[in-house]
Amino acid sequence: MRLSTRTRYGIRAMLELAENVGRGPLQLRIIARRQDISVKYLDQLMTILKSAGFVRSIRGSKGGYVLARAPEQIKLNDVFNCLEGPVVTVECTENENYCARAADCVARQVWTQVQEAVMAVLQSITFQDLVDRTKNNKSPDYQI
Amino acid sequence: MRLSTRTRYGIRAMLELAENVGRGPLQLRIIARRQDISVKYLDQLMTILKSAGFVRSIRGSKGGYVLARAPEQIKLNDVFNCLEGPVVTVECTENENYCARAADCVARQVWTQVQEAVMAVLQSITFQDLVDRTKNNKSPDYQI
DNA sequence: TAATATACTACTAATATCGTAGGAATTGGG
DNA sequence: CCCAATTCCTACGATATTAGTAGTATATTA
Ligand code: FES
Ligand code: FES
Repeated sequence: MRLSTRTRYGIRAMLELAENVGRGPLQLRIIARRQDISVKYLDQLMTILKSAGFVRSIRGSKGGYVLARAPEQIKLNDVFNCLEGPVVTVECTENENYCARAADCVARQVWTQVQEAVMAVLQSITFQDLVDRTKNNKSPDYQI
Repeated sequence: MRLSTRTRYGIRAMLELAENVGRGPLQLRIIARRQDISVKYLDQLMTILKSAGFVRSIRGSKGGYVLARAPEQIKLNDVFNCLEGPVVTVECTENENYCARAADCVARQVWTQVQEAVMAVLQSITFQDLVDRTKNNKSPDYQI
Protein backbone atom coordinates (compact mmCIF):
# COMPACT_ATOMS: atom_id res chain seq x y z
CA MET A 1 0.00 0.00 0.00
CA ARG A 2 2.64 2.42 -1.01
CA LEU A 3 1.94 5.39 -3.21
CA SER A 4 3.64 5.56 -6.58
CA THR A 5 5.77 8.54 -7.45
CA ARG A 6 3.41 8.95 -10.36
CA THR A 7 0.62 9.91 -8.01
CA ARG A 8 2.77 11.96 -5.70
CA TYR A 9 4.47 13.91 -8.43
CA GLY A 10 1.22 14.32 -10.32
CA ILE A 11 -0.57 15.84 -7.38
CA ARG A 12 2.32 18.14 -6.59
CA ALA A 13 2.38 19.28 -10.21
CA MET A 14 -1.35 19.97 -10.09
CA LEU A 15 -0.77 21.96 -6.94
CA GLU A 16 1.80 24.11 -8.71
CA LEU A 17 -0.74 24.80 -11.42
CA ALA A 18 -3.39 25.60 -8.85
CA GLU A 19 -1.09 28.14 -7.24
CA ASN A 20 -0.40 29.65 -10.64
CA VAL A 21 -4.02 30.23 -11.64
CA GLY A 22 -4.46 33.61 -13.32
CA ARG A 23 -0.82 33.99 -14.23
CA GLY A 24 -0.86 32.26 -17.60
CA PRO A 25 0.64 28.92 -18.56
CA LEU A 26 3.32 27.29 -16.43
CA GLN A 27 6.09 25.33 -18.11
CA LEU A 28 7.08 21.75 -17.35
CA ARG A 29 10.60 22.94 -16.83
CA ILE A 30 9.52 25.25 -14.03
CA ILE A 31 7.30 22.72 -12.30
CA ALA A 32 9.98 20.08 -12.55
CA ARG A 33 12.58 22.37 -11.03
CA ARG A 34 10.37 23.56 -8.20
CA GLN A 35 9.22 20.06 -7.33
CA ASP A 36 12.50 18.32 -8.07
CA ILE A 37 11.10 15.95 -10.68
CA SER A 38 12.64 14.78 -13.95
CA VAL A 39 11.25 16.94 -16.77
CA LYS A 40 10.83 13.99 -19.10
CA TYR A 41 9.01 11.96 -16.51
CA LEU A 42 6.73 14.82 -15.60
CA ASP A 43 6.10 15.19 -19.31
CA GLN A 44 4.45 11.78 -19.33
CA LEU A 45 2.46 12.46 -16.19
CA MET A 46 1.05 15.63 -17.68
CA THR A 47 -0.04 13.66 -20.73
CA ILE A 48 -2.09 11.45 -18.44
CA LEU A 49 -3.55 14.42 -16.58
CA LYS A 50 -4.32 16.12 -19.86
CA SER A 51 -6.17 13.22 -21.42
CA ALA A 52 -8.14 12.90 -18.18
CA GLY A 53 -9.22 16.50 -18.61
CA PHE A 54 -7.58 18.01 -15.52
CA VAL A 55 -5.16 20.28 -17.35
CA ARG A 56 -4.96 22.07 -20.67
CA SER A 57 -1.77 22.63 -22.61
CA ILE A 58 -0.56 25.52 -24.71
CA ARG A 59 2.02 24.44 -27.24
CA GLY A 60 4.92 26.35 -28.65
CA SER A 61 7.00 29.14 -27.27
CA LYS A 62 5.57 30.78 -24.14
CA GLY A 63 3.37 27.75 -23.81
CA GLY A 64 2.87 25.50 -20.83
CA TYR A 65 0.07 24.05 -18.77
CA VAL A 66 -2.94 25.46 -16.97
CA LEU A 67 -5.67 23.84 -14.93
CA ALA A 68 -8.68 22.94 -17.03
CA ARG A 69 -11.09 23.70 -14.19
CA ALA A 70 -11.11 25.96 -11.16
CA PRO A 71 -9.03 24.55 -8.28
CA GLU A 72 -12.05 24.41 -6.00
CA GLN A 73 -13.76 22.12 -8.47
CA ILE A 74 -11.04 19.49 -8.59
CA LYS A 75 -11.04 17.00 -5.76
CA LEU A 76 -7.90 15.11 -4.82
CA ASN A 77 -9.86 11.94 -5.23
CA ASP A 78 -10.35 12.56 -8.94
CA VAL A 79 -6.70 13.04 -9.67
CA PHE A 80 -5.68 10.20 -7.39
CA ASN A 81 -8.01 7.87 -9.19
CA CYS A 82 -6.61 8.93 -12.53
CA LEU A 83 -2.97 8.39 -11.59
CA GLU A 84 -3.01 5.60 -9.04
CA GLY A 85 -6.10 3.78 -10.20
CA PRO A 86 -9.11 2.86 -8.10
CA VAL A 87 -8.50 3.34 -4.38
CA VAL A 88 -7.61 0.05 -2.67
CA THR A 89 -8.16 -2.39 -5.44
CA VAL A 90 -9.31 -5.70 -4.15
CA GLU A 91 -11.07 -7.20 -7.10
CA CYS A 92 -13.99 -8.45 -5.07
CA THR A 93 -14.98 -4.99 -3.83
CA GLU A 94 -15.66 -3.98 -7.41
CA ASN A 95 -16.72 -7.25 -8.92
CA GLU A 96 -19.16 -9.35 -6.90
CA ASN A 97 -18.40 -12.40 -8.99
CA TYR A 98 -14.66 -12.39 -8.43
CA CYS A 99 -14.68 -14.48 -5.27
CA ALA A 100 -17.13 -17.28 -4.76
CA ARG A 101 -18.56 -16.29 -1.39
CA ALA A 102 -18.23 -12.54 -1.79
CA ALA A 103 -21.63 -11.85 -0.29
CA ASP A 104 -20.66 -13.22 3.14
CA CYS A 105 -16.94 -12.47 3.10
CA VAL A 106 -15.91 -10.36 6.07
CA ALA A 107 -12.46 -9.72 4.60
CA ARG A 108 -14.16 -8.03 1.72
CA GLN A 109 -16.17 -5.90 4.12
CA VAL A 110 -12.98 -4.73 5.76
CA TRP A 111 -11.38 -3.69 2.49
CA THR A 112 -14.54 -1.84 1.59
CA GLN A 113 -14.38 0.01 4.88
CA VAL A 114 -10.76 0.98 4.28
CA GLN A 115 -11.55 2.04 0.77
CA GLU A 116 -14.37 4.27 1.92
CA ALA A 117 -12.21 5.85 4.59
CA VAL A 118 -9.53 6.80 2.08
CA MET A 119 -12.03 8.11 -0.42
CA ALA A 120 -13.75 10.17 2.25
CA VAL A 121 -10.50 12.00 3.00
CA LEU A 122 -9.55 12.54 -0.63
CA GLN A 123 -13.02 13.62 -1.61
CA SER A 124 -13.14 16.22 1.13
CA ILE A 125 -10.10 18.08 -0.18
CA THR A 126 -9.89 20.25 -3.29
CA PHE A 127 -6.82 21.83 -4.81
CA GLN A 128 -8.08 25.18 -3.64
CA ASP A 129 -7.96 23.82 -0.09
CA LEU A 130 -4.33 22.90 -0.63
CA VAL A 131 -3.52 26.34 -1.97
CA ASP A 132 -5.11 27.86 1.12
CA ARG A 133 -3.18 25.56 3.39
CA THR A 134 0.04 26.51 1.68
CA LYS A 135 -0.66 30.19 2.25
CA ASN A 136 -1.28 29.57 5.92
CA ASN A 137 1.95 27.65 6.20
CA LYS A 138 3.91 30.40 4.54
CA SER A 139 2.54 33.34 6.53
CA PRO A 140 2.36 32.34 10.18
CA ASP A 141 1.69 36.01 11.06
CA TYR A 142 -1.97 35.47 10.32
CA GLN A 143 -2.24 32.77 12.93
CA ILE A 144 -3.27 33.61 16.47
CA MET B 1 -2.63 1.47 -3.80
CA ARG B 2 -3.59 -2.07 -4.42
CA LEU B 3 -3.35 -4.73 -1.76
CA SER B 4 -0.97 -7.61 -2.28
CA THR B 5 -2.26 -11.15 -2.17
CA ARG B 6 0.23 -11.61 0.61
CA THR B 7 -1.80 -9.36 2.86
CA ARG B 8 -5.15 -10.62 1.72
CA TYR B 9 -4.28 -14.28 2.03
CA GLY B 10 -2.49 -13.70 5.31
CA ILE B 11 -5.47 -12.05 6.90
CA ARG B 12 -7.83 -14.70 5.64
CA ALA B 13 -5.54 -17.38 7.05
CA MET B 14 -5.48 -15.62 10.39
CA LEU B 15 -9.25 -15.50 10.28
CA GLU B 16 -9.39 -19.26 9.78
CA LEU B 17 -7.19 -19.70 12.83
CA ALA B 18 -9.35 -17.30 14.81
CA GLU B 19 -12.42 -19.32 13.96
CA ASN B 20 -10.60 -22.47 15.00
CA VAL B 21 -9.57 -21.31 18.47
CA GLY B 22 -10.03 -24.05 21.07
CA ARG B 23 -10.02 -26.87 18.52
CA GLY B 24 -6.29 -27.54 18.40
CA PRO B 25 -3.87 -26.86 15.58
CA LEU B 26 -5.09 -26.24 12.04
CA GLN B 27 -3.03 -27.51 9.13
CA LEU B 28 -1.79 -25.44 6.21
CA ARG B 29 -3.39 -27.93 3.90
CA ILE B 30 -6.82 -27.23 5.39
CA ILE B 31 -6.46 -23.47 5.41
CA ALA B 32 -5.17 -23.48 1.87
CA ARG B 33 -8.07 -25.58 0.66
CA ARG B 34 -10.74 -23.54 2.43
CA GLN B 35 -9.32 -20.24 1.25
CA ASP B 36 -8.21 -21.44 -2.15
CA ILE B 37 -4.55 -20.54 -1.71
CA SER B 38 -1.44 -22.46 -2.80
CA VAL B 39 -0.16 -24.52 0.14
CA LYS B 40 3.45 -23.67 -0.55
CA TYR B 41 2.75 -19.97 -0.84
CA LEU B 42 0.74 -20.01 2.35
CA ASP B 43 3.68 -21.82 3.94
CA GLN B 44 5.81 -18.74 3.39
CA LEU B 45 3.18 -16.38 4.62
CA MET B 46 2.81 -18.34 7.83
CA THR B 47 6.56 -18.11 8.33
CA ILE B 48 6.23 -14.34 8.26
CA LEU B 49 3.28 -14.36 10.63
CA LYS B 50 5.11 -16.73 12.92
CA SER B 51 8.26 -14.68 13.19
CA ALA B 52 6.12 -11.66 13.87
CA GLY B 53 4.59 -13.51 16.80
CA PHE B 54 1.00 -13.74 15.59
CA VAL B 55 0.85 -17.52 15.28
CA ARG B 56 2.52 -20.52 16.87
CA SER B 57 3.33 -23.71 15.03
CA ILE B 58 3.23 -27.32 16.10
CA ARG B 59 5.49 -29.48 13.99
CA GLY B 60 5.12 -33.08 13.02
CA SER B 61 2.12 -35.28 12.62
CA LYS B 62 -1.13 -33.80 13.96
CA GLY B 63 0.65 -30.48 13.95
CA GLY B 64 -0.43 -27.21 12.43
CA TYR B 65 -0.89 -23.61 13.43
CA VAL B 66 -2.70 -21.81 16.22
CA LEU B 67 -3.06 -18.15 17.07
CA ALA B 68 -0.39 -17.00 19.49
CA ARG B 69 -2.78 -14.59 21.21
CA ALA B 70 -6.51 -14.36 21.76
CA PRO B 71 -8.37 -13.14 18.66
CA GLU B 72 -9.69 -10.10 20.52
CA GLN B 73 -6.14 -9.03 21.20
CA ILE B 74 -4.98 -9.00 17.60
CA LYS B 75 -5.88 -5.95 15.61
CA LEU B 76 -6.05 -6.04 11.84
CA ASN B 77 -3.65 -3.16 11.79
CA ASP B 78 -0.90 -5.26 13.37
CA VAL B 79 -1.12 -8.03 10.84
CA PHE B 80 -1.53 -5.62 7.96
CA ASN B 81 1.59 -3.81 8.99
CA CYS B 82 3.51 -7.04 9.18
CA LEU B 83 2.50 -8.28 5.73
CA GLU B 84 1.99 -5.15 3.68
CA GLY B 85 4.44 -2.88 5.41
CA PRO B 86 3.68 0.52 6.92
CA VAL B 87 0.29 1.85 5.87
CA VAL B 88 0.58 4.33 2.98
CA THR B 89 4.30 4.67 2.75
CA VAL B 90 5.33 8.07 1.62
CA GLU B 91 8.84 8.40 2.89
CA CYS B 92 8.36 11.90 4.16
CA THR B 93 5.56 11.00 6.55
CA GLU B 94 7.98 8.80 8.43
CA ASN B 95 11.21 10.61 7.86
CA GLU B 96 11.12 14.40 8.26
CA ASN B 97 14.44 14.73 6.47
CA TYR B 98 13.43 12.93 3.32
CA CYS B 99 12.05 15.96 1.51
CA ALA B 100 13.59 19.38 1.88
CA ARG B 101 10.52 21.39 2.83
CA ALA B 102 8.66 18.64 4.66
CA ALA B 103 7.58 20.93 7.45
CA ASP B 104 5.42 23.10 5.17
CA CYS B 105 4.47 20.53 2.55
CA VAL B 106 0.72 20.23 2.18
CA ALA B 107 1.02 17.10 0.06
CA ARG B 108 2.66 15.42 3.00
CA GLN B 109 -0.20 16.56 5.23
CA VAL B 110 -2.67 14.90 2.89
CA TRP B 111 -0.85 11.58 2.90
CA THR B 112 -0.69 11.73 6.65
CA GLN B 113 -4.44 12.26 6.78
CA VAL B 114 -5.06 9.29 4.49
CA GLN B 115 -2.68 7.17 6.49
CA GLU B 116 -4.46 7.98 9.72
CA ALA B 117 -7.84 7.24 8.22
CA VAL B 118 -6.74 3.78 7.13
CA MET B 119 -5.08 3.02 10.42
CA ALA B 120 -8.15 4.14 12.33
CA VAL B 121 -10.26 1.58 10.52
CA LEU B 122 -7.78 -1.26 10.84
CA GLN B 123 -7.08 -0.49 14.46
CA SER B 124 -10.74 -0.57 15.34
CA ILE B 125 -11.16 -4.16 14.18
CA THR B 126 -9.88 -7.29 15.89
CA PHE B 127 -10.00 -10.84 14.62
CA GLN B 128 -12.66 -11.60 17.18
CA ASP B 129 -14.78 -8.90 15.55
CA LEU B 130 -14.38 -10.67 12.23
CA VAL B 131 -15.34 -14.00 13.75
CA ASP B 132 -18.48 -12.39 15.16
CA ARG B 133 -19.31 -10.83 11.84
CA THR B 134 -18.94 -14.17 10.12
CA LYS B 135 -21.37 -15.75 12.55
CA ASN B 136 -23.89 -13.04 11.89
CA ASN B 137 -23.54 -13.52 8.17
CA LYS B 138 -24.04 -17.24 8.44
CA SER B 139 -27.09 -17.23 10.74
CA PRO B 140 -29.41 -14.48 9.62
CA ASP B 141 -32.06 -15.91 12.00
CA TYR B 142 -30.51 -13.92 14.80
CA GLN B 143 -31.13 -10.68 13.02
CA ILE B 144 -34.29 -8.71 13.64
C1' DT C 1 9.65 -46.99 10.85
C1' DA C 2 6.16 -44.81 8.15
C1' DA C 3 3.19 -41.11 7.61
C1' DT C 4 2.27 -36.42 8.39
C1' DA C 5 3.50 -31.83 9.18
C1' DT C 6 6.22 -27.72 9.42
C1' DA C 7 10.96 -25.33 8.13
C1' DC C 8 14.02 -23.70 5.05
C1' DT C 9 16.15 -22.27 0.77
C1' DA C 10 16.40 -21.42 -3.94
C1' DC C 11 14.57 -20.35 -8.23
C1' DT C 12 11.45 -18.18 -11.85
C1' DA C 13 7.98 -15.94 -14.83
C1' DA C 14 5.38 -12.03 -15.22
C1' DT C 15 4.49 -7.44 -14.26
C1' DA C 16 4.93 -2.68 -12.78
C1' DT C 17 7.65 1.27 -11.67
C1' DC C 18 10.58 4.96 -12.62
C1' DG C 19 12.63 6.81 -15.26
C1' DT C 20 15.99 8.02 -19.92
C1' DA C 21 16.35 9.17 -24.73
C1' DG C 22 15.45 11.11 -29.12
C1' DG C 23 13.07 13.45 -32.20
C1' DA C 24 8.56 15.50 -34.31
C1' DA C 25 5.22 19.17 -34.25
C1' DT C 26 3.73 23.74 -32.86
C1' DT C 27 4.09 28.53 -31.63
C1' DG C 28 5.89 33.32 -30.69
C1' DG C 29 9.22 36.80 -31.52
C1' DG C 30 12.92 39.07 -34.08
C1' DC D 1 11.49 33.43 -42.70
C1' DC D 2 14.19 31.59 -38.97
C1' DC D 3 15.22 30.42 -34.35
C1' DA D 4 14.31 29.25 -29.81
C1' DA D 5 11.12 27.45 -26.70
C1' DT D 6 7.86 24.30 -25.68
C1' DT D 7 4.64 20.44 -25.84
C1' DC D 8 3.82 15.76 -28.04
C1' DC D 9 4.83 11.04 -29.03
C1' DT D 10 7.09 6.65 -28.93
C1' DA D 11 10.34 3.46 -27.63
C1' DC D 12 13.57 1.48 -24.58
C1' DG D 13 15.74 -0.21 -20.25
C1' DA D 14 17.11 -1.02 -15.54
C1' DT D 15 15.36 -2.37 -11.23
C1' DA D 16 12.23 -4.17 -7.97
C1' DT D 17 8.28 -6.64 -6.54
C1' DT D 18 4.91 -10.11 -6.70
C1' DA D 19 3.09 -14.48 -6.72
C1' DG D 20 4.08 -18.23 -6.87
C1' DT D 21 6.78 -23.39 -7.76
C1' DA D 22 9.98 -26.85 -6.26
C1' DG D 23 12.73 -29.71 -3.51
C1' DT D 24 14.60 -31.16 0.62
C1' DA D 25 15.42 -31.18 5.64
C1' DT D 26 13.56 -31.63 10.17
C1' DA D 27 10.33 -32.82 13.80
C1' DT D 28 6.41 -35.48 15.78
C1' DT D 29 3.02 -39.02 16.39
C1' DA D 30 1.43 -43.56 16.26
S1 FES E 1 -14.86 -11.98 -1.32
FE1 FES E 1 -12.91 -11.69 -2.18
S2 FES E 1 -11.66 -12.15 -0.47
FE2 FES E 1 -13.58 -12.57 0.29
S1 FES F 1 7.48 16.57 2.16
FE1 FES F 1 7.70 14.87 0.91
S2 FES F 1 6.40 15.35 -0.74
FE2 FES F 1 6.31 17.13 0.44
